[in-house]
Amino acid sequence: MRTVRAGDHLDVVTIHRAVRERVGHVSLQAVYDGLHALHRAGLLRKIEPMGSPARYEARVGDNHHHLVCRMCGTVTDVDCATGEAPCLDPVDAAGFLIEEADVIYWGVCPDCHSQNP
Amino acid sequence: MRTVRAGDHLDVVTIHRAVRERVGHVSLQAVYDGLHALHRAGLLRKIEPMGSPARYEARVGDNHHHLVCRMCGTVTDVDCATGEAPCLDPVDAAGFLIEEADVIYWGVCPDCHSQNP
DNA sequence: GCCCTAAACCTGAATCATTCAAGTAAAGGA
DNA sequence: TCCTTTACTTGAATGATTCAGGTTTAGGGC
Repeated sequence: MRTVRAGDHLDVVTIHRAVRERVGHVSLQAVYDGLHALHRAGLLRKIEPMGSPARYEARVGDNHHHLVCRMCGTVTDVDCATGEAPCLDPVDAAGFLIEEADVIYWGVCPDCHSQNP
Repeated sequence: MRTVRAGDHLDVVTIHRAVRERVGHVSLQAVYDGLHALHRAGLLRKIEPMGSPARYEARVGDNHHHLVCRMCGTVTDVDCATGEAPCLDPVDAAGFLIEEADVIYWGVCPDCHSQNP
């Protein structure tokens, strides 16, 4: 939890490495288990941009969204475009009970853009 | 293309099966290659809800969104909540050049909901 | 008609994140 | 002290996707 909170949309191997530095030795499996538990408990949010491994973040509860860079894969937080309890109301829910919205904006981050104009 | 258009958010194996029925024999690889090409050309849209294989759809250009059922995995189209050229404007783009927004609403579909109330 | 290049397609093996399985050690409660 | 649960371990399996050749098919130029 501390590691995820300190980091920024870390993937599992990175978390594993960081936790190992902190603790000495942990198996990758233990990290997966822990992340699952924390996620199930609602303490961690999991995001999975297509084509890249899953990432975890500690900012949870507010439903904010994510900017993902097509070139370097960086993930950045964005607040919700529509306001307060937002995005949970598509025009026509087709009878679905909607629990959560997952919004990813795809684009190019400032760094990558300045390097490849 | 015809198969994807006829179907409804099909995954690759399903497309493979359907194409094989139509043509006689195709390798899975050929299907992957074809889908990639069509996707690169912008004729097909690829969606990848976390935890499930990729799905393709022919409805492209308008940026509509998707409802995914947590129980059965069904994918349903929804029109964009905010209107015309939508969702492409988060409050603060943090310098990103935004090209596309990917919105997935997670919930329970009418069928599953009526079966497990 | 023939050659040559490019495209489409095949089979088979590799990759990589994630999960499953089963066993061991440690901790807590009765 | 015994028993059950939890945390963690190692090692193997899964499954979607991709890579890596090799082979056929189809046109275009001469």
